[in-house]
Amino acid sequence: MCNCSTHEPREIPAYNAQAIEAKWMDAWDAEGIYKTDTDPAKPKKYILEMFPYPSGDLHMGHARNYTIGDAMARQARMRGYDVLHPIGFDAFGLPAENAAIKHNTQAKAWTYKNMDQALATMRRMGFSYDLDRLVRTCSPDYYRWGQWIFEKLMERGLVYRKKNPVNWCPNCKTVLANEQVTDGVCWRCGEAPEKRDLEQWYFKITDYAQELLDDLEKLPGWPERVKQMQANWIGRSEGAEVDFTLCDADDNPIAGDKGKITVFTTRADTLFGCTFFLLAPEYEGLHDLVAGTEYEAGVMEVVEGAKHVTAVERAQGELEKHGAFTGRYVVNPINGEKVPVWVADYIVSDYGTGAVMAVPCGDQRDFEFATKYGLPVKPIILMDDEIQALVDETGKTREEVVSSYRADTVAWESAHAAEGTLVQSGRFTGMTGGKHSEGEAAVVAELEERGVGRRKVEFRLRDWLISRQRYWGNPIPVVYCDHCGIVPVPEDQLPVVLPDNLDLGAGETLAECKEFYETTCPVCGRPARRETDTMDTFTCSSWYYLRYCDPHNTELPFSKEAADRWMPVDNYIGGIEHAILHLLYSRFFTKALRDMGLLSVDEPFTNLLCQGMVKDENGETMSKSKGNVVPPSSVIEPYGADTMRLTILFIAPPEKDFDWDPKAVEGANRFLKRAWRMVWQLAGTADLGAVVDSSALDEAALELNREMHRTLAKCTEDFDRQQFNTAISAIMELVNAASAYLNNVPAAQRNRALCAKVAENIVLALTPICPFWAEELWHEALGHTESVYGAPWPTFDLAQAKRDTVEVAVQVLGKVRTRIEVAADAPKDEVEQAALAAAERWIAGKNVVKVIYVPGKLVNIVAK
RNA sequence: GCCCGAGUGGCGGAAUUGGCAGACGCAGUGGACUCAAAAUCCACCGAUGGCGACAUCGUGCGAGUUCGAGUCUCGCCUCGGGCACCA
Repeated sequence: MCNCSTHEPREIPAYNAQAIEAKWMDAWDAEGIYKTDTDPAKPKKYILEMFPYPSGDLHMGHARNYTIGDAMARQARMRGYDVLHPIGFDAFGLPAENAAIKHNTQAKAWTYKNMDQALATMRRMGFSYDLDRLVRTCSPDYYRWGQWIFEKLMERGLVYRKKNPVNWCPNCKTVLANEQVTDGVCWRCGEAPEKRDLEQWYFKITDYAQELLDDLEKLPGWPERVKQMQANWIGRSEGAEVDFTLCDADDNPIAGDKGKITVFTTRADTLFGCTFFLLAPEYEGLHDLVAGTEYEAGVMEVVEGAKHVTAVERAQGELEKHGAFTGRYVVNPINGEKVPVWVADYIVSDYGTGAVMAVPCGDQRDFEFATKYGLPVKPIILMDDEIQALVDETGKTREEVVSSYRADTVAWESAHAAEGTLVQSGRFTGMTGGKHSEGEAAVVAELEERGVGRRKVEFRLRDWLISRQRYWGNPIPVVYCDHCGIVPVPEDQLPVVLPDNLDLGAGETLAECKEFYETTCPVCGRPARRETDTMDTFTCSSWYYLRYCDPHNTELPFSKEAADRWMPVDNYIGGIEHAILHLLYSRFFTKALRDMGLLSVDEPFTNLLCQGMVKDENGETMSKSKGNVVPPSSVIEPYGADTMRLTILFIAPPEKDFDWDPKAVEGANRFLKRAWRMVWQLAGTADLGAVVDSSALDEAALELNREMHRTLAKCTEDFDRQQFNTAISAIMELVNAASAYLNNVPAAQRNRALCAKVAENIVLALTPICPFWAEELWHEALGHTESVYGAPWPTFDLAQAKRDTVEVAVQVLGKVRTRIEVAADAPKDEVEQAALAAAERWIAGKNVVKVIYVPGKLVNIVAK
């Protein structure tokens, strides 16, 4: 044990992680050190990790997520911030219900058991959560306010009920929001959803589409890719609506559908190339157009066929297109041309108007359809090389070619590029065509002038379907009364309490639970029926970060004062899988609550860190079914929580995926043991509390002092950048420098004040990362009596990191040839002269054209 | 199809503003200590050639800008991600 070359005066105890961690866990609990201060004099910092779904014990992904957040929170506290660092559970949801059905127990019991286990692991990991602010979404004092917010949204017209074709997951036995269908399948179970026509509850998130898109620019602290994903999802398109007049084969107007059908297009400039017109199979007035005609059967076949196209097939693309003629026509408002109306299964009903003008010359889908059904392809845009080819062939001028071009249809292989010069386009011929082009603007202007078109912006974002046909969720607080209609439950009767005695194992649902649904109308007092759908769990997670600000409020979900103190969240840490779902919904809630006057912020999360995934040793995602899960306990039990935390933060930058590596754990543990010995050794020759007098240091001590200031500066900067891997490497360098000093300088000759300072700074710098290790050394090796949790972050002085002389690289034509040692403050001329002398060998016989000096770094000699 | 990222030793990664590529760690090699092993400590550790001083090459590929490029520009390749019959 004793390193014989140094003969330390004190015996160094072994680093016993288990004993140390058990000791401090209890001591910290007893002291209640994690209670949030509310000192308005200090600047605030709200650090938040995405709360877990309690589906079992925590896994490696959670451990990584919370370790990152905890290191940030602990360091922020040391830097003098008033820190809010809470935790809770996203406790409603299907897995609890499914587990309860399977094991014939209650969802609540299962959920609470898992939450207790997760809390124990969090405690074991040393996470600094203020548990006085614990939020569980399945608790009535939380979901009460979810119901309250639902009603406030309703008052503002942001909630509605509508019958629509929706995604129904036959496995989960509930409808899904658009965001919850990924790659055509249910996000939770992977089953392909069916289309069902159901009346459901929606949140009108589309009212905020523009602001949700625009405000992404207010989020410089978010990863670019997340903002990109949200922008894609919101999917803004600028274009125009164009009204087409309906008629029959004999040009008689058709009264149905008010005699006109409107389309949305981003390419009004191509209106002259419209050779047919398409309706989605779900188009509302479609059946009326064909009922009783010879075309009805053909059209209905397409309508029926479209119902069987699964979302998976759609998502994978390249589907055969199907269509049928309706026997009807529309008149193109730009040129009065009559074109046939078809139904086509590639037209989506819930985007734009569900009707589309088809321009087969420029749109590959329309082209394929035209080719299949023998419809004309009329070219109306020529590319420069096409025009040039015609000029060469005919000898005409460019202008003549463009103005005289005529073709009613062409036999092309595929649609042509959609940008170029307009031809066969009336007075627009010769203008440029394309998105946002001169031609497009001119056509829209004419349509607007004639009252048959108008500018329009469309979004891909759909309203959020929030009702779920499941038990374990927040009840939607409305009552159906035959007399009064849909009646919200009055505020003083909230919450609508979810019963916890359903026989789920026997398949009982809320809709069958009389005690729940039988009620009286709050308005007229007659018998009425409660809504038995619950809210999407994502409604619960859309505002939990606000409840943390004021978790015990019994008057409101949170007070404005508390929200103003803590919001917005300064650092939000979680997985990329929520890039759209949770992060978009939360932004929507924040904006809606702001508009109600409950909040002052526009955006909930200032900085977002999406941590990478933890994969297994072979780069595979960990999963129970693969049997490759590495549980956190497999590291904590042999090595301790501090080793676990250090490993996670050191192995890779937080946003990168990494493959689990047992060797990295051993390496981290080895470093902790080494640093432990180093602190004890330094402490053995330390004058604790003494001030370092830098003028009294010998060369070895000066070197250590410089390294201390340099590495602390680097470490501090890296914490600011959230690059914990390099922050740790800086601490390792300091430990290495301390080791060199201890090895090279006999105990009697060491600077005792410096030894004390270095030891304290090593401990302090590692405190946010390895809190148990640090606390033990802080007390036992360094003699402190207060917790290191409240200790200030180390300070540094870059002036003391500077050397008297610096090594300067000497380059000739950009290649390093040699190095010279010069005084740090040597003037430019002197360094250049020294460099020229040192580079003699490489510049002999050449002409020195130029010398570039980068102070303290290099001299580049340009010699030819 | 459209839109983002990323590509650096045997491995994880560093290089923050255009300035010495490979910090720190893992693995490996040699040495010290030991009867021996483990642990620990010290040294080496991109490739090729050379006893060596050193030279040449080297950040996915190819050009370019620059005194100087992992970093900037253009054109590719590969991998990853998002959106998508969205008009």
